[in-house]
Amino acid sequence: MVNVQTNSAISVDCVIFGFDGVNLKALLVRRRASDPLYDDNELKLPGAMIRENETLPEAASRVSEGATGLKDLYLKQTSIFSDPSRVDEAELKWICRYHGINTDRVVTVGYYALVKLDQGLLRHTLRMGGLWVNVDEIHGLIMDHMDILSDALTVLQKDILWSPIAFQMLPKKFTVRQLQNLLEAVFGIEIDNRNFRKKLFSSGILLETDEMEKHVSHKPARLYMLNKSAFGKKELTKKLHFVASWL
Amino acid sequence: MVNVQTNSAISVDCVIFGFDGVNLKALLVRRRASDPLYDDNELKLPGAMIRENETLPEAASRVSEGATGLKDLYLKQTSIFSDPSRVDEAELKWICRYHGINTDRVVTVGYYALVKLDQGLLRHTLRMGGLWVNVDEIHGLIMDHMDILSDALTVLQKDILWSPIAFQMLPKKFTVRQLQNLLEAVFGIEIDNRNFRKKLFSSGILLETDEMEKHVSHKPARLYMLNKSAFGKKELTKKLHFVASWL
DNA sequence: ACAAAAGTGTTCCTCTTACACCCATGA
DNA sequence: TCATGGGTGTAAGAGGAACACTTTTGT
Repeated sequence: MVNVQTNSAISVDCVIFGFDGVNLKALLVRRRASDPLYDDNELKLPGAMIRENETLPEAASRVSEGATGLKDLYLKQTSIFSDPSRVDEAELKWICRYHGINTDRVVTVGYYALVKLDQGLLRHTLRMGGLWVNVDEIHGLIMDHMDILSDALTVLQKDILWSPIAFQMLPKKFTVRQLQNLLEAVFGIEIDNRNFRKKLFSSGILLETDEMEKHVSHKPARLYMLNKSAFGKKELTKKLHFVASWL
Repeated sequence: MVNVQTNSAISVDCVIFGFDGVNLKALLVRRRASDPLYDDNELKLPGAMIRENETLPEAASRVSEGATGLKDLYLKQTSIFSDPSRVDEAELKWICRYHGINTDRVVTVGYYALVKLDQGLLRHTLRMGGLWVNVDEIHGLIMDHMDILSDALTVLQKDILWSPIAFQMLPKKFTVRQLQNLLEAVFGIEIDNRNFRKKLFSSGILLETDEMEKHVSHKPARLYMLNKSAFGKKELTKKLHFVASWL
């Protein structure tokens, strides 16, 4: 009988994506040292150990709610990071001491959450010591948190093509340009504004409001809302007929 | 300090997909009872507990190699199944006894593997007591293995659109019809043969061989091979310009 | 000869792409 | 009045969709 690993701790780490109208950002927190060995300035993703009788989605909700103060965030599991050496001995000691636990191994599960980056949220995260950093400017996170982050971005890019989750990062009423900027930021591409509008309006997923932007020093843009009812699977099947982007 | 769960066991379960030229199949194994309480006929996905100092991909390789006798399979992680009640008390006892371990909780990680279903493999899996079952006819697996299976199929459908992994399930030399049947089986759709050929050939991903099918009682089809060099990211970026299928 | 699947072209039409100017507002 | 981003249309071309008959082999 070989040695089966049973004394594992499982954690979740959340990549919380937000959009400020121009850039895609992620929420980072400082490692709370409580330990002279560690630099209080090191940045990490918000995370936690799972508790007894808690599912992973529950743990991820707890973490993202703790970091943002918001309930019912859109949350999606990405990958598991299980390399036995992802946590070195010193880190393991710190984790055990910090959590008051004793374990041989820590496996972590990545999640991403999508939030609307409004003033209230900014204030909350600031109070909590969180930092919203442009995704393409993040570097030097602890352990394998950079891997977890880039994995989350890759998964987000794929997901966003298949469901209207992009709107989770926009205010309830938004301009066409905001949506365009968001997609450009997520994919790192440029989109032709005229063609984008044409496609967008003909798809019927936007509901026009009679409100306009205020206090902008240029022609104010109209605000739109998401038309949730404009989704159907018939279209998906049609799309699938042209099966496979590698063809 | 809350109770942090540390005494977890982590397992992997592999959905091994194969294609027989017509149907998409998955490899199932019988639960090895060694226990009068359990019916030896219950079917499950091949799986195992992770060992000390083993990563999850390593464990998944070990499981899929054990089940198929093949090395270097294409393997992809899908989701984690972490519901504390996914394993009921009786199951937990069985697992502990069967593996000679003691644990409070078993969390499992889903993987899928893609294989070429040839005669050698069929013989091997038959000897091992494995069963290749059409994916749409599978039901009644133990625990949450049905969930793991359908999750794997969903992930496969998305993945297959973004990379040429479909060819992992075809022989080195294959007919156009085989590829078409495979895609039809994976997505559950019908594809127009003439248009499919046009698109396929113009994409340049097939290399023509001078071999033909043998011993078929109709006009023999030409065999083709995959042209690995026909992939580039320039095309992907172009596709992304029409961002989002929900538009 | 017959059954069974392979292989092949054309037309219609939709959707993508590329592109430049006037408009409304705050400063 | 100026700077800034909002908002609009068209033409050319590519690509998708629909569709029926002949060919080759084994039995």
